Amino acid sequence: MDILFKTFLDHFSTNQKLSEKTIAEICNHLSVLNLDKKHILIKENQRHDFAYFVVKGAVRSYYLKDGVEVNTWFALENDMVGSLHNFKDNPSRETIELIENSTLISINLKQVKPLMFSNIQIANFINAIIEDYALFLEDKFYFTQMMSSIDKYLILLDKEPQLFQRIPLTYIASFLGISRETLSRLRAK
Amino acid sequence: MDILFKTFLDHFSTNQKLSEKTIAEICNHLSVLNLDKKHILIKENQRHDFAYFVVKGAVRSYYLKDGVEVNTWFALENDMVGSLHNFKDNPSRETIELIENSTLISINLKQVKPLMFSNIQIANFINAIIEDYALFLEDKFYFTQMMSSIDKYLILLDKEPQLFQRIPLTYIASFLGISRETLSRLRAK
DNA sequence: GAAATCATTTGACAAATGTCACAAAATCAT
DNA sequence: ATGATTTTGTGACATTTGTCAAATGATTTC
Repeated sequence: MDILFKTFLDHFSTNQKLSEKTIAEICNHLSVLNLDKKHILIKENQRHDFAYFVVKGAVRSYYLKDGVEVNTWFALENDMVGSLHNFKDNPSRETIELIENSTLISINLKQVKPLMFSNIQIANFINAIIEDYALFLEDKFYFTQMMSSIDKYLILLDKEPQLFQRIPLTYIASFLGISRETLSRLRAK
Repeated sequence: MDILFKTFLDHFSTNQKLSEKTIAEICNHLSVLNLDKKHILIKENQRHDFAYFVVKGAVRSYYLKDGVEVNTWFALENDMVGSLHNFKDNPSRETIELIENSTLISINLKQVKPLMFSNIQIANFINAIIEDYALFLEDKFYFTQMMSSIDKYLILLDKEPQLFQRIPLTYIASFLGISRETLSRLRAK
């Protein structure tokens, strides 16, 4: 087994110990990828069979609104990247693009998903990923909906300081739902 | 089995057929409740062992921000109500309150959750609920983050017209993240 | 059914944010 | 290194939205 797979498996199996057999079953459908900045992992409106786990690097997801890119999130080390719509066999709503040269683990959803119905450990493993994603979305919603711009900025700066080192402010402003000029002015304090 | 349980079970088992044994195992932990308007199902910052399925009625969830209620969503017939934080054994972030006299099915999470690790159908049943919730949250996020106030109003009116019949505009404005005066003005067109 | 409470609408004004234009700074590619 | 491109910052002004106050309309309660 590739040593990088272990990080991924451990990250989402905190509730249960996976058997050797389960580990082998999952690893059959994983690969390690090294890809360059600007590579597009998933395209808006397309079906796609893979999800990804970021071993090293930075990724953003965005979609187009009236021709303008609207960023929806950034993934760094140990984050999952993918589209739940893809998981449910629907076209992705977002485009997912590398911001840095990155090392990723790809997960073949088409092959792994059916195993949920035959291997209970895999069912719970996938469950943990989706639960995690749902909690993340809840946070993102509260954060987005319920804060003033300045609070959003300060909280993001506090919780995800690495983003400000590695992600252009234009993208961050777009994620925060404010213009880059407004973000620039908030920072001038 | 109570006939109302069937609606609930069918709603989240579209991917698989549940065995008689599984159905019995789940139903052991369900009850039907009839509760009055203003009844509080779940309190902010408290741990709580139940989730609910709305058979008939209307429910809202909200939390307090600087002493002001901020509404986060409304559930009507066939919606699930609960807190993923409770499912993960953490205190709820929201208060959940009935807006109408309602009929609910309660699900005892403390009893059902462990079954995920022994019954694969239950694992996938719960998975379907959480997937569904995550897709709902994704929608809510796009909707909230990426639209102008007027678009949000128009889309909500289009997608959930029943809300405007049954939920006070004050609550809807708060959910949309705008003041009730602004909502009132948007509607005046 | 009258009184009390709650929900909605409207006006006037202030504050926050967006937009457009351009300049400065940083980064990239050759 | 240097020129080109991308990213960030700042000013002036328009637009949107929030806030406060008051009036009207609807619903609940006794």
